[in-house]
Amino acid sequence: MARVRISDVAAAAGVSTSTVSLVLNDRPGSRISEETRARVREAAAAVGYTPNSIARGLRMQRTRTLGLISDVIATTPFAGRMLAGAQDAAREHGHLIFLVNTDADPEVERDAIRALVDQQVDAMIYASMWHRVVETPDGLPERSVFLDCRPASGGHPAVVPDDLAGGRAAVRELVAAGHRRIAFADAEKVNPPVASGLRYQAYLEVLAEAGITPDPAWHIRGVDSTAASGRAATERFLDLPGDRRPTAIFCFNDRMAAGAYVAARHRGLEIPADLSVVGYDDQQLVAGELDPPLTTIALPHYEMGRWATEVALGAREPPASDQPYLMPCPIIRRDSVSSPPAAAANSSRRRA
Amino acid sequence: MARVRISDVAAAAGVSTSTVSLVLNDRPGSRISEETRARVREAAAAVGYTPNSIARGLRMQRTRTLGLISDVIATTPFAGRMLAGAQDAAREHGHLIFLVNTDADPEVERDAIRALVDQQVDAMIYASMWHRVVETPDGLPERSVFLDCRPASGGHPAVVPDDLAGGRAAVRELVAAGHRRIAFADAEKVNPPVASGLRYQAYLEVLAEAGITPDPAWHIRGVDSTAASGRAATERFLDLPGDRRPTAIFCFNDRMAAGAYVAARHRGLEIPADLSVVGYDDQQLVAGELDPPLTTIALPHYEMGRWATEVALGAREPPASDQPYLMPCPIIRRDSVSSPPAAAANSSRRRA
DNA sequence: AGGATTCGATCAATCGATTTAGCAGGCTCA
DNA sequence: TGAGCCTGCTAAATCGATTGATCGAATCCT
Repeated sequence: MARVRISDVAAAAGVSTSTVSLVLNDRPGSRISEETRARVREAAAAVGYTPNSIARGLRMQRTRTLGLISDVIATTPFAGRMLAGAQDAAREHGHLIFLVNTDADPEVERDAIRALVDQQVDAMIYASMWHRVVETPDGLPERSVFLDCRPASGGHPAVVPDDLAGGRAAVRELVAAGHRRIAFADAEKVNPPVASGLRYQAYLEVLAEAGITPDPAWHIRGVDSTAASGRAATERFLDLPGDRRPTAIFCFNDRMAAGAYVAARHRGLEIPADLSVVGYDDQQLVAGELDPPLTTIALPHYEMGRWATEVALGAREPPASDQPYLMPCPIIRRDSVSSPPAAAANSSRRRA
Repeated sequence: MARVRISDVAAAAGVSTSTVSLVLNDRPGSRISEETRARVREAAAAVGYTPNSIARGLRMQRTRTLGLISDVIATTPFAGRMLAGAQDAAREHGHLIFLVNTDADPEVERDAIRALVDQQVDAMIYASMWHRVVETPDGLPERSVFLDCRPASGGHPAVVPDDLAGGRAAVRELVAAGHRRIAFADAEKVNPPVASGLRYQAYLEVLAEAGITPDPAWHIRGVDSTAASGRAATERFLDLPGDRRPTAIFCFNDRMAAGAYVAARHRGLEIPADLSVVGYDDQQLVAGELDPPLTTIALPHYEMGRWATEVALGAREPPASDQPYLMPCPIIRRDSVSSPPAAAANSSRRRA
């Protein structure tokens, strides 16, 4: 039951191991007769030979192996899509992926990087579960790509979601439906504020381009970004006097949108008839199974995973600028947006 | 910038590579003076030496590497916990994990197994995203463990959730709250019916032990196991005449329970006052963010991932019986269960 | 004093592949 | 006919570690 080695093939074909290697790897420029080639290939197939990747890795100094190191990515529902993208790209290029989860523990991270470097991975992908700025960890090899995070000091290719464009799409969807009083249920403040900051910026931009003066009461930060926070923010929005009360809410993410649903329902408000809602993330189990299904902006995790892997493998050129590549976030239209209630539309028009 | 090799350490310490290896690996029985040991260790630290795992793997025939092969696990929200368990166990034992996702494609699976075997993984974990029976794939090495699935023909250790005990706990929770008319919103039929079959069996057992004769109308299978199916089933339950209408529903999973919530709400029913609901899976983003939070049975993914990895690494003995190890599923009590409405309790008592 | 031990460290083989230099034999051509 | 050139294949070095065999010097024992 021992593994078949190249020498077994050589013996079976009556040639040297050199010949077997030359033939099986189809090395151009090697002068082996067609007859011998056939014999070697038959022998290899007969004994069921597959090369030992470890031995080959040692000799070639290339392991066809990738390290994917992440904070808590693998334990979040997004992670799957990111990993799937990375996996698919890796498989297409004949690579295998080492997955390591550090749980954001710096010591675990350090050990993991070292272990992966010792494994001679051809490249490394440093992934985050949410779009943020990270310090480049020590020991990260030259061939590293940042996934869903931007290295504070640059120097490595990186890919992040285009939160600015995505945020614009979300708010424009509401403006296009006729809303004028649009709130933003924002997440907690983090530093530096990447996703949140960009989505807020997008919110302000689109309001400005629609000629709407934002009411400061329309922007509330949660203590976190859970449904509870979304609910709390929405309750405060709905407490606003009639002519300032939003007819639509852009939520930092789908979970907060789920909270907005709860708050609306508790007031007897129908979505979207009485209140339109747009989320962000397209978190399947939240957005898709809400009632009514939530219109949201998808985070392109699969595409980012793929991009990072292809760049890591040298199959795709990163942008020359040293700026992160911005992956588009498509809007997913479901049933949580409609035109504002007539009364609100009137009152808004009155105000304008 | 080239990697530091053992020979660099040897040169720096003025000894042979053998000595370095002996010292750094602390091989018992090797006779190296304490003075030389110190010199070697200093030299190693000074030049920043870490052994090349590939070279060591080739020589030792042990790579401290594990293959984790799964169908669609990495793209489901459970996956994270399973991976986290596997990761943690692997890290504790100094191992790295190759993660491969086959998307249930047999060809991809075959290639993946071969690639992992070629990488000389020390052991393999074959994981499924849901508890089911699988054929043992060709080429799987001796040292393989099945995770969240049972091999049809045995021969390998396996770990699955104890769906029978979990199902009993769920239904007993409802019985203990005083319910007598308890429905089971089941998933679609699959063959062989593992999770669904066991949970249904548990349902029947607990009803029997409570002296309740199950009404056949209380068991409905969905076309799948989504919220839509849960909603459809619940609507049919609620259409039952008053004295046969369930006061509590055990749902195959949390998504179906989310559907039950929607159906109840559309009838103006309060949960849990008018209808108690228990789910299964403890899918965080569903169960935890429903309103009211859902009482459910947790699937022990983390623990199973850990168990499988520890067995794969030989750090834990699998059961001698060749039967899958049954991992307990704890009940997570939240707010979706209360005693039945007074009227229903009366009518039920009348029937009894 | 001289053979046997012990001590401390090294030599060289090994893991399983890839790759370069080179060897033997046949052919060409002046 | 013999130098030069192909053709077809192989020997041996190499990647970077581990490890059983071995070796010189010091020590022990009678």
